[in-house]
Amino acid sequence: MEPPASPRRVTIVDVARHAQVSTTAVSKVLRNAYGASPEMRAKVRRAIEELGYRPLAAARGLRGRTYTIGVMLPDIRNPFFPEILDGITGCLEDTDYQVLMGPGGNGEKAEARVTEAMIDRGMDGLILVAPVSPRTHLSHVASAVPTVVVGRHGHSPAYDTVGDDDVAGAALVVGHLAELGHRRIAHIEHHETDPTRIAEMPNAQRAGGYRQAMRDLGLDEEIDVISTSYTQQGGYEGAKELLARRRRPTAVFAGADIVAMGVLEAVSEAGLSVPGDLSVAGYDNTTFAALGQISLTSVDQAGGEIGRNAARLLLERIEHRGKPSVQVKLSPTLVVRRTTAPPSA
Amino acid sequence: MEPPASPRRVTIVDVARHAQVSTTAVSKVLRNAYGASPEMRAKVRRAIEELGYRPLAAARGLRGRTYTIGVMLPDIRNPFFPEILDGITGCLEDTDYQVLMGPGGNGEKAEARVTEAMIDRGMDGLILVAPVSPRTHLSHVASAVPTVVVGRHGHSPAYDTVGDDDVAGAALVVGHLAELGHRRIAHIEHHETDPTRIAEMPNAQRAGGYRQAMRDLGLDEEIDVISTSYTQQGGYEGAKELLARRRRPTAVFAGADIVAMGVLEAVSEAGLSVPGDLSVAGYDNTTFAALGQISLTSVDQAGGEIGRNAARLLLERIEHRGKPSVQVKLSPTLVVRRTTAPPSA
DNA sequence: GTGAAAGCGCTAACAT
DNA sequence: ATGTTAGCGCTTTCAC
Repeated sequence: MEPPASPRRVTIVDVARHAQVSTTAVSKVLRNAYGASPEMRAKVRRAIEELGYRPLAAARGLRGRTYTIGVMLPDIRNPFFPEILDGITGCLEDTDYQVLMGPGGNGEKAEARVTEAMIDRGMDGLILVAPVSPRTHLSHVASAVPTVVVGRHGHSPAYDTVGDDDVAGAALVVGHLAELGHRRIAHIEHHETDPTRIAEMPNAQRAGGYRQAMRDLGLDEEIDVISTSYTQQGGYEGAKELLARRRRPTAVFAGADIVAMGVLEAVSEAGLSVPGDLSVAGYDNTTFAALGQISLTSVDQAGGEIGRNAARLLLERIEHRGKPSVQVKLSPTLVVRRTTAPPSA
Repeated sequence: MEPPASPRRVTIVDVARHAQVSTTAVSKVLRNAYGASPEMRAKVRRAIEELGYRPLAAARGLRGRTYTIGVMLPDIRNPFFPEILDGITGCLEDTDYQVLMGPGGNGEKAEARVTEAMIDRGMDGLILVAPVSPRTHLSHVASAVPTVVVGRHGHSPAYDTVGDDDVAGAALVVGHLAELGHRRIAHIEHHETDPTRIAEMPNAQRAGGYRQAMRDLGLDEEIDVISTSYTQQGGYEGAKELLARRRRPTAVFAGADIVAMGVLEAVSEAGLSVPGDLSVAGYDNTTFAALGQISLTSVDQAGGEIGRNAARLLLERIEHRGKPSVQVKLSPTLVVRRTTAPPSA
């Protein structure tokens, strides 16, 4: 017995024949293009229905568009991305566009592979989430296909950007802690080595925002930044170092929730308690932060809003490739939970 | 000033001309097909290099393959999926295939949309992760394109399956708790309503495995299953109910880590402690479980292995569409952490 | 071993 | 408003 040799796909020609019209007519109806009478539309629609016809995106792409939007995700593990994605798909679900995601997560090389793969597949537009590639590559991509960059500071005339105001987010945390009475507020940052990238990455902005906020509050003397990495391990090591200070901070602003998790671990290992001995705040308001057992004060980026804006801008750019680039900056909010409280001393 | 009207893409014709050969020759080199001398290969390779040529996948797809594998993910939030994905991409990164993911996560309708979109885009093969669609739809998809189904029990001649032995996983948990001295071991399951789906979903298998393991240990009398859902809320409510029993269980096996998180919350709210008053175990060994502050005993599914197997089977099926279907079942392992201990009573 | 030519399914120009 | 025709960039017969 043969495998049921998948019956030939229904094509636009079949539809045209069945509806007794030209393929052009069918194509016009498919694209809602000008030049088809209501009766024609109805006739074609019925034929499509009856035959169960679905256009082949690859073939469409050869002349027109593929109705496909590519989203490059740097690390699917980051609990912040699903919200962005929901925002994007939500904005696109009533259109003919389909979202497909590519795994970017392993540095410049992997990002280049994914972006090229998306371009080679004729995607109509790309949304790059928190890319680490150099600007030149981003511009190169944007010159080949409409592009929106999310979660990275730094403009370009070639692509739109959507992001969160990380400086404002850092200020929210510092302000909250200062209001509680803290003065010795330390910060654990992700150490960025690449000089060209340094100003564009959110981590650098958060660290800068921290310094600025401290100065604005007259706490210049208390500025204390530990450079590790945005990992649990980084938080753990950073906290170890801070707890060993002769003059311990009373609060720690971790640049990311996952860093805060490492801090919590180090604190409990040192036999100290949160927020009794140390207040801890994170960034991103991830699922971790919301867990009852953790209940971490954190900065919430409006992920859904970011995604929706990115999708909207991309659609606009697909329609008008030459339009001037737009930068959207959204305001984060602070979610206060149980890891922050007035200092005990 | 005009937008730099993206310079026409380099095509196979350009390469052929530049190398002074036919397009057929170039095509053969691209596909490592038979019928090209070493000199020809070298010449063509050089031309490709010099012109920076990359074949357009969409155009290739019209006649041959698109070199694209589609992976449908039900819920990007589930911390179990990244490992599967890593396994898949790892297995495919030395091939010409590119992985693109589609968001399935909102029920049958969303799954149908994504799978159709992938078929319409000419994908060469599909990996469906934990689909909720009815079997008929899965078979329909598999008849159109080579398919591997991951994380769902139930066979079909049309597609291969890769999964974890959930019955064995449940037995690991029950065995571990019994060994610690527990007898009153309760289980919180995800309530499945759809009768046709019931036996194929992992949650049902885990519940069944729990019952079986209890019986095997002579604990028939102690079998105690609460039906809620695989959510934090479900765990919270289930635990509330269990804690209100006149004869409280001394241990709870939650069908998923997220459920265990809800249980932990309810326990701490009741003023009780884990594992002092109640041992708690989860399933999936998610990032949550590993957090120092949580340290949840959990069952680890070999995600990477699952992904690698799925990718391997898919490649085989792409080469031999008619081959008999294969079922791979992997063994989970138990990761013991601090939420399980001998009962105090 | 090599290349000319005919499509793949669709859209875009160009008639009518 | 409708249909005819020529491609899009590639792979695949099928000659040589």
